[in-house]
Amino acid sequence: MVKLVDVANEAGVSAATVSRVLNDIPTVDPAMAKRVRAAAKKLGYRPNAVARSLRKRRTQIWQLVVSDIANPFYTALARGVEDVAVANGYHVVLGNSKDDVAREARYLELAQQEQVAGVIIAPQRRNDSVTALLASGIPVVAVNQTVEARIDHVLADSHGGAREATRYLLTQGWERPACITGPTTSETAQHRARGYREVMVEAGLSPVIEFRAYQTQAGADGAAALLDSDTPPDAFFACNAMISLGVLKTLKDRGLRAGQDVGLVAFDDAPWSELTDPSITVIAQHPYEMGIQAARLLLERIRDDDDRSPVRLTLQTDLIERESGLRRR
Amino acid sequence: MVKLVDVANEAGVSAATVSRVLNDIPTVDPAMAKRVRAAAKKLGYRPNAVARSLRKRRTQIWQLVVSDIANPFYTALARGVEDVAVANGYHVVLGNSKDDVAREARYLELAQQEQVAGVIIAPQRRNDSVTALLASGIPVVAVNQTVEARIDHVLADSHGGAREATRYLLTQGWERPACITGPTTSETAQHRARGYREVMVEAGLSPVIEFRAYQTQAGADGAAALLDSDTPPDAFFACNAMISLGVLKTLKDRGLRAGQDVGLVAFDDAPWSELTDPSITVIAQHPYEMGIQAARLLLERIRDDDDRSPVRLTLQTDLIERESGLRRR
DNA sequence: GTGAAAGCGCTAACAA
DNA sequence: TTGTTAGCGCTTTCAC
Repeated sequence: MVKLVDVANEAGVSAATVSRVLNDIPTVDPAMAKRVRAAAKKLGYRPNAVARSLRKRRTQIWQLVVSDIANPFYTALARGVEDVAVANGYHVVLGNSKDDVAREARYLELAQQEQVAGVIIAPQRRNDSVTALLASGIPVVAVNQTVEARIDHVLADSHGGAREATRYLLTQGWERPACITGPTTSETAQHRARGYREVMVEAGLSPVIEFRAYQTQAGADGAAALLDSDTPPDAFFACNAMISLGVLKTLKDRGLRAGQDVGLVAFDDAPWSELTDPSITVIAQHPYEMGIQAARLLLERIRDDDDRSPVRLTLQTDLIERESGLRRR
Repeated sequence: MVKLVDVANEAGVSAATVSRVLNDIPTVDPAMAKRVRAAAKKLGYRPNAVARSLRKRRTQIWQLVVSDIANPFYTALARGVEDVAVANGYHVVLGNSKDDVAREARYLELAQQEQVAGVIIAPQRRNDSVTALLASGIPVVAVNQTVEARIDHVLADSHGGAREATRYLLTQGWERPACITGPTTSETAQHRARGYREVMVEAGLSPVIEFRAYQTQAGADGAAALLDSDTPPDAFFACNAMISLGVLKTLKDRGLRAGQDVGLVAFDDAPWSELTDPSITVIAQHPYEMGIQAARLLLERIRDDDDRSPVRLTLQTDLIERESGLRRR
């Protein structure tokens, strides 16, 4: 393994000078810089990032923690984060907490041990494992869930999106839409349920809400339970992409066709949403964009250690009308 | 920041002893070990992984490089890898090369600079950026693509799966199935095309193959081009999940219904495959399992630096019959 | 503008 | 069984 001092010897300069050249520190003679670069190239020198990190007391790594890597929302988010990270010389460690709070906490502890430059987390729920990180001075950005006042947040307008979805179903003539959402501990689940509830109440209708999990199976179970109830709904508002898959499964099992026998609007514009038959009317969030924004906020925090006051960025959602919400008899 | 030596002072022992305790080295007096742990806990000590890595000349990080994080095959693979990694005290850096060979090479260089403990890569094509890694002594496992004789591989039986898919379409009575696959540079694309071609020739039919990209848009374009040709196919063999989404899109645009007007069998059992209407008949690979296996091979290589000879693991595929391949008129 | 020297926090010889 | 000592490869004062 060729190291910095080898390059120094080859170029006939000191290690300090090589370090300066490689870090683009301007106070170095151009001729010498050239010589050093030539030597580095000749020897095939690769800087040891670990040694550098130890000395600098901070790595070039970001930790991203999400709760479900199978959920296209999070893969899009990850792509946004990674694109900004790579463009700025950072790289991204992806942690999948699998809806497990303990595992999430483990990743945060790890972030601290690995001295990562920053953390972007989409937490399951409000929780304080983030606080320890803050105490250690590692910048954090939270996505989709309020964590604490001192940090930056990137959120989607869950409440507004839910209102729009529910209003749309009612406008289409559905009379008893039900809502299937995530766990009560999740802020987005609560906000989406609230938006739905408000619109129902405003219309003089009784809200029916299933708090389950943001998972396919939970969606399937929730839809089945609702359909088996005394007053089954005639439409569904599925509060994320995984739940909507589950609802589709139950509908299929029972020979019901969305956009005809029942109505369906889902949160999240998944890759398959426009390609299923019927295609799915969705409230599109913009996870890639959210990833970009979260990454930018993190970059700012890392660079300017100035303590600008925390930011709360809320991105709008968009209704994309397709077939599943229509009512054709 | 509390460090190892602080714990040592608190416990009244040397740094070396603390290190031994924390690394579970058995040759240490239990009473002393207990004292050390108590001190560590009291001070809230968090080991500095960077310093440890520098000293040990290897980190606890694995680098996973895939070509498309939006493809559910790779997210399932990642979950398999991550589960094994976490269970063994490693963590996983996920790199998304986005079908860009240069970006792939960047990740490998990074892996070297970061001194990762090992690399699992699903390379775009045969290429030699892996060789540099090997030279630096970092163990590598390749998935889905042969790279070079000296490393371990985990593969799916693309050829067998493709034969089965094609035979199935013919058995259903489709007469002119066409194949849409990935780029010619991709080994899986070639193997799947070959399996298809063989079965067609054996049946006395003319194979029609579109080599495109493993992307939704490519699948849509390929299907459109085929349908616009002089002798349009009456069925499609889509060689991965993304392509099959694209084929569905084109069919939908043209008002064709799979399982009725045209036949469709796809590689990859995606989350939506059984939930679309019609549901999609697929050749299931087992990406989660492949991730597990790749991770196990990597573990072996990391632990036993013994040079066991390279392994080629080929996992079987399974036909899952659903609706899209049926022929009902 | 450049070099010498110290040290980031930890582990691993070696000695006791 | 425990402590002492010497680095891992790099960056960064501090002199010159």
